[in-house]
Amino acid sequence: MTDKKVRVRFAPSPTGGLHLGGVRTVLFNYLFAKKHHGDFILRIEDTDQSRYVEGAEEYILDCLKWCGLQPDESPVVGGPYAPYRQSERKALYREYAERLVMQGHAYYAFDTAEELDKNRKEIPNFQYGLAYRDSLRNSLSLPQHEVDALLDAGTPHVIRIKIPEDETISFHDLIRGHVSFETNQVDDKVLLKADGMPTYHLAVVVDDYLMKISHAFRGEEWLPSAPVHLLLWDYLGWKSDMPQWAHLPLILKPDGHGKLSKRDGARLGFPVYAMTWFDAKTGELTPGFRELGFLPEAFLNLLATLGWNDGTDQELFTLDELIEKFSLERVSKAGAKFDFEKAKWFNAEWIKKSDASSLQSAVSAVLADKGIVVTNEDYLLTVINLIKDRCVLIPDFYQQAGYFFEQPKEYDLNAVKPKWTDTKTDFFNALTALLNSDQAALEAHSFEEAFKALMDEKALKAGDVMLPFRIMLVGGKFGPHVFDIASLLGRQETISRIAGALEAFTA
RNA sequence: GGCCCGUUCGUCUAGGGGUUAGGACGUUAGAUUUUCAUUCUAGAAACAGGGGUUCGAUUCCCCUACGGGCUACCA
Repeated sequence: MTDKKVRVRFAPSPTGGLHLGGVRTVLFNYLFAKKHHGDFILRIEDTDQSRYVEGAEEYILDCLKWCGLQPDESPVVGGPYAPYRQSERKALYREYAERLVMQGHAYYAFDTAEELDKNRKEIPNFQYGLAYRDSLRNSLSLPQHEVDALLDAGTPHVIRIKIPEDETISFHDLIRGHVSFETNQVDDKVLLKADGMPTYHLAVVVDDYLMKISHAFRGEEWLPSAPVHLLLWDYLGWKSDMPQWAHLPLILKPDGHGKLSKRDGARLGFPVYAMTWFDAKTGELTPGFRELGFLPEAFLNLLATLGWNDGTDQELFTLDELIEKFSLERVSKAGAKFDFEKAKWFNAEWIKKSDASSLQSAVSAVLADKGIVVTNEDYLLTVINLIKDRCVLIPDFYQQAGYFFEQPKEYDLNAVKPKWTDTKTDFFNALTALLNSDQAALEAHSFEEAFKALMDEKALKAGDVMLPFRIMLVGGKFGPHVFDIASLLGRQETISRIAGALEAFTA
């Protein structure tokens, strides 16, 4: 079994946006698959039609595409084990459920949802299982002829697994090690719903078997239902083909406690979904990492280090490095609180280490969004190189790069006006004259020298004119070296900005 | 409540029977940058508690506490 081909799957239900915890599960699946030259499969778990959300499946596909984690088999690319949508596999599951009934490992149950709700309310610790199944309406408690009659009459019913008595179910989790459960504590989970759809419990086992899944990774919230799945693998006679399990630690709220939810993002001001999600029903728009200006490389990187490390001090990894270094043994057991500050740091690092050319299209888009159309791509690249060290999120490029393309819309007058003097006006007039006369004046070095010489001549200090000059060109107290900006802007533009600003400063 | 899982700086984590308990984010101070950011240097900051085992536990075991998950005809 160890030489079995590695096949892993990510099996989301299409109910809304893709949570960052989901993306991390995808990532770990993907890394493991690629590291072992295996297959990564996307399977859509849409067995609950009441929760089905239009567009969610497509959205999930788009998220994976954005992240660069493309499945080898999926509903859209197909594959040898199609279909990959459980709703399209519906007919399959009943057969296995009936087989379990036949073998005595499952049974029909006719109780209504209302009856069960009543029991849960009235009986402390009510569980549909060992203690109560005999007093409920099912094929175990009812006489055979009555069951047949009910079935013949088409009475709505579910099929439940019959959890055995007094057994200990244990298994080896790749992350947690030995885990065990007492069957007396496990309830008789529904396997097949009244509408004929399987529940997750049945579907995950049947499909993992049929799709030859070798390793099953999922969030820790699934741990309590693991014994049901183990039993199913056994009862269905597939035990020797059962995948190895790994229950991933959860991603927790940064402040309080509990699983991170999209509500936390709204409350604390950061995204939780990979990409912005629009819920057509509620009209609610939930922001995503992509739209906020995260690079997919940074997003993946920060997700990878949430619960995993390579044992060294390295924190920045490319996807290829992650594939090479990833190992389940180095995944931590404890949940991790999400830290948005660190997330931003990852993005800043990735922007810094990215080539200007790889940032180009994203930056163009941000500028275009603000009405700036870039016509000279080389100029853009130069600008990006000059400023990328001071950008944390992609939209920061607007503030940092905008003034290279258009005159400042407003000036930080508070920084200059109170200390403005006529001598300064003289200085900038003289500077303008100099620029008009000397063609070579804007070669960064010589211009800087000329600027300083002029400064001395007017008995001004750098502190008197450097900042005003910056604000003339940039509008505010930020940006790279002023002389670099001036030389990039060019002589004509610099002259024009000095003139424009001088008016505002002396008004 | 029951069951399951977990617990090293504020956060993500490394480590592991004898260490000055390491790194990163954040934070503080300083240097550089006559802008802002980057960069650099330095600092503060952690083994949940109690019992064992041991010459010696933060590390191994047990208990407690705390945290989290599950407890649906949802995944």
